[in-house]
Amino acid sequence: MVSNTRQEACRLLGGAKLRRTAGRLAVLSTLIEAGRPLTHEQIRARLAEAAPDKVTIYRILENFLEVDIVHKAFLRKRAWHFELADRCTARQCHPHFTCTSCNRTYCFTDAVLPMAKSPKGFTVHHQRVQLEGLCPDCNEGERKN
Amino acid sequence: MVSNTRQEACRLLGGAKLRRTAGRLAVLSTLIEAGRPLTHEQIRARLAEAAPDKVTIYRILENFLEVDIVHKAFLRKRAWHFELADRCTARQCHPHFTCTSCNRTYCFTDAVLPMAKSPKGFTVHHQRVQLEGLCPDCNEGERKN
DNA sequence: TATATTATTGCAACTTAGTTGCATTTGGAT
DNA sequence: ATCCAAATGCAACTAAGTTGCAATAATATA
Repeated sequence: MVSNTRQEACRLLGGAKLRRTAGRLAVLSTLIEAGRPLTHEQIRARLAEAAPDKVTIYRILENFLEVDIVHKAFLRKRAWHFELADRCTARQCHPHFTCTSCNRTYCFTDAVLPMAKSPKGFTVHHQRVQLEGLCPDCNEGERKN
Repeated sequence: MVSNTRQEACRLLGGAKLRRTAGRLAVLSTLIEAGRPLTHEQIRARLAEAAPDKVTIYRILENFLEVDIVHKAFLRKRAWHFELADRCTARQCHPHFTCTSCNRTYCFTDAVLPMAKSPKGFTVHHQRVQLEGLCPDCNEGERKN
């Protein structure tokens, strides 16, 4: 499994003509394995000692953005959440749900909304849908407590 | 017109049982006259010399949030945008469009989307829809240049 | 395989948005 | 007019992200 991830990471870097460095492989593998948006801080935590310098992580994420390997899923609590760009269409990604209790984020890939129809004269390049509430785990907790 | 704004501001403060202070009247009037989400910084700029200390503005906005006079429309570029809460329904507000060229934000009050249907077990408390693109003015500019 | 070239990294210092603690001032109830 | 909790201002702090620059590493080429 891990080697599959690494293989996929190498493939993505190669396709984007980015040098295959330890830092990039680490950050990319983390995002691939997560399967949901992560913040800079969450990436750093997952990599622990293997994490590159924080500035380097920011720059790696920037590189990935430039070549469309990742996208900025959304901004929450003043921190961007990054995710692989492979499940997005041109003008919108799937809705993201963040649990206000445990703070986990889920991708609602099956719940894509139509584009909002905008008044005459506006050109919409991107639509972002964010949901907040309680996830199944925390709903359980609520009921029990 | 200005006195109407002031009247409305006083009414809102009274209804929320908040003391009628100079700072609160100033911030609230600014939001009423704007009719669209403003950041802390934009509020400060509009008030210019009449602006209270920046910490005070943050605390005033917090007060307004607590009593539901305003809501956090969305987070953009690491800064919250605040707007009057009077045009929102319980679970969602109208979509907000931000022009990536001139950076202005527009309220698409007529373009409210249905709620995304979430998987079993999730309780959605809030849905936020954000749009990005070019506003009529900047579209014009594009075509001419 | 060694070397050169250019991209990438790490470190320190900085910026921006927002927060905390505490002493001072003020709105409005009495 | 007085009092006191609520509101304000100031200084110092935190968190997230950015910039500049010197040191290092990945790949192309000899």
